[in-house]
Amino acid sequence: MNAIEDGLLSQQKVISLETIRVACKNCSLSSLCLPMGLSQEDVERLDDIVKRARPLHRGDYLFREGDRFRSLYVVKTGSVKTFAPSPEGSEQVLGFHLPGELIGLDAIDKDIHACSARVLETSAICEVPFAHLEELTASIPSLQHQMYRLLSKEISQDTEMLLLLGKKNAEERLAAFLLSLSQRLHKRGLSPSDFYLSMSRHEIGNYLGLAVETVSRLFTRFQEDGLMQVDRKHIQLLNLPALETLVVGSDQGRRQQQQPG
Amino acid sequence: MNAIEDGLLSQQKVISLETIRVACKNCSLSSLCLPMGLSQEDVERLDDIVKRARPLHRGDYLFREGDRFRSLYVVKTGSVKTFAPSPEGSEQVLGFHLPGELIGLDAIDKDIHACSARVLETSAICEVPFAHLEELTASIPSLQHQMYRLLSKEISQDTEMLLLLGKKNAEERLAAFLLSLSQRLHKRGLSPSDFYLSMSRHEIGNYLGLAVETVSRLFTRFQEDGLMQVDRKHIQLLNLPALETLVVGSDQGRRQQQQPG
DNA sequence: AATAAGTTTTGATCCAGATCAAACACTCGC
DNA sequence: GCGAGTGTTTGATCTGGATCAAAACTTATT
Repeated sequence: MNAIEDGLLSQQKVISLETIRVACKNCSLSSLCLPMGLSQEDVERLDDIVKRARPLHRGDYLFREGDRFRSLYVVKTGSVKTFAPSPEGSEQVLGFHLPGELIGLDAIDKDIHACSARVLETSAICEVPFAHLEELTASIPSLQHQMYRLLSKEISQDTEMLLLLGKKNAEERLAAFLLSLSQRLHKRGLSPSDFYLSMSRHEIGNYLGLAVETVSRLFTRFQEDGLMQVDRKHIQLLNLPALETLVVGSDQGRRQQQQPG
Repeated sequence: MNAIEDGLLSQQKVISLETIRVACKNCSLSSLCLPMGLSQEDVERLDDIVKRARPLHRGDYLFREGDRFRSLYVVKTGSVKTFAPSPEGSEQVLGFHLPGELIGLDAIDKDIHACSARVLETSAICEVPFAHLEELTASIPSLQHQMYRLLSKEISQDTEMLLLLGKKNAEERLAAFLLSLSQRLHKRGLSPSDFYLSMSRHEIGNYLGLAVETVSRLFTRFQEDGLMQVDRKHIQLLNLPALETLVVGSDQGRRQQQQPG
């Protein structure tokens, strides 16, 4: 039994129905999540299949690599990292997931999770059994469309990440990472320039294909350059436009890709 | 008007209906493509919405970055590369697409193509108008499921690529690239160990995050090591198991990712 | 066949960022 | 408060692969 099932079970014992009834329609994240664009009635149908668990804690797993795929998970509060074991023990961090973001989409194809998902801080997670969701999408066109969009967006994001890892240097990668967090937090109604990191420097480095030391040095340098204020996990972005300029990269120095034909 | 529309129009003028009637049900790729798992009747419904164009030629575009998203494209014969402009002229090759592979899935979300797709060699392409496809999937559950699977598979592949760019060295990347081609060709009934590359060394390097020179040197080295025979674009893989061993990477030397909590 | 333009290979050099090493800060349990 | 463990920073060194340079080869054009 994994952590979320455990959570669900315990919840039924100790928390009253009123308390757990946090319906999709009242959720501040609905515009980022599956209910996006659905009618009141359809949101209620969706609501019926969503399971909600009591908070999970740092280190708890939503699922592990190799687990049978059953559900998608949506972060309601907190944050989650997904990571794939590369052979021989080391791992690749694949993403950090903030409230409103869907986890597990990559497992639909093979019906097995190819990566693991762990909670980075105390978090509330919604579980959406995929078989139910799939049935529902067939009868709610706008939900089907939203599913296609969410899957497609995941591909776009991975694509952007490929560009980052394939073409950008350390400085550009870290700036892009900070801006991505900033923008995503902003969409959720939080400050785009003042936030706490829930992941370690090591995890950031792993995600960005950099050594911890490089990440640490860059934080120091960005701070010296007045781009940000760093106090342990507490980040304040002081110059968003400058960070944006960094991300695009000067690029002129790089070799061009010629066109065939 | 883009190349494929041009192709379709001309085709209607110069090619007889018999000739162009290459139905999905007779397509050798159906097991890799959308018809996978569909009943005879459903394949015919799918077939009705698929447009087929006369062959496109090297350098022709399926779509360009910024184009409105209308259709998905499936490679029937030949090969296609997709690439995104990184700012200031240079580009990132995002993928090489072989027969049976779907192109354009990343554009569903924003309704705009964020990358361009160009044909690498004379190729036949099927065009699937997405609005029609989406309608069809709502009434054919197994087609909907197949769409989810295809989208999910794309995510898995991107994920694998992230691992490649984030954790693997040059040698491991090229070995992985060669094996990927080998396996995909094999699935299509072609030789897994004897094939022609339709892309340049430059494009391979760009895709793998390596300089052309590095790719060239590695080809030379792999040949010296008896792993493969290279004659310009003609590749013969002489020792697939050894290549597989290379891909996994010795890995022991690398730093481990510690677990939180 | 000569010319031009791209593509691939080979050699020499350089450097961003990895790795190694060590001190330092924070957290948690006792 | 103390000590152990973990996470972060800083400094010194090393290296894989990029970059620079140029020759060798392919292909297309006239």
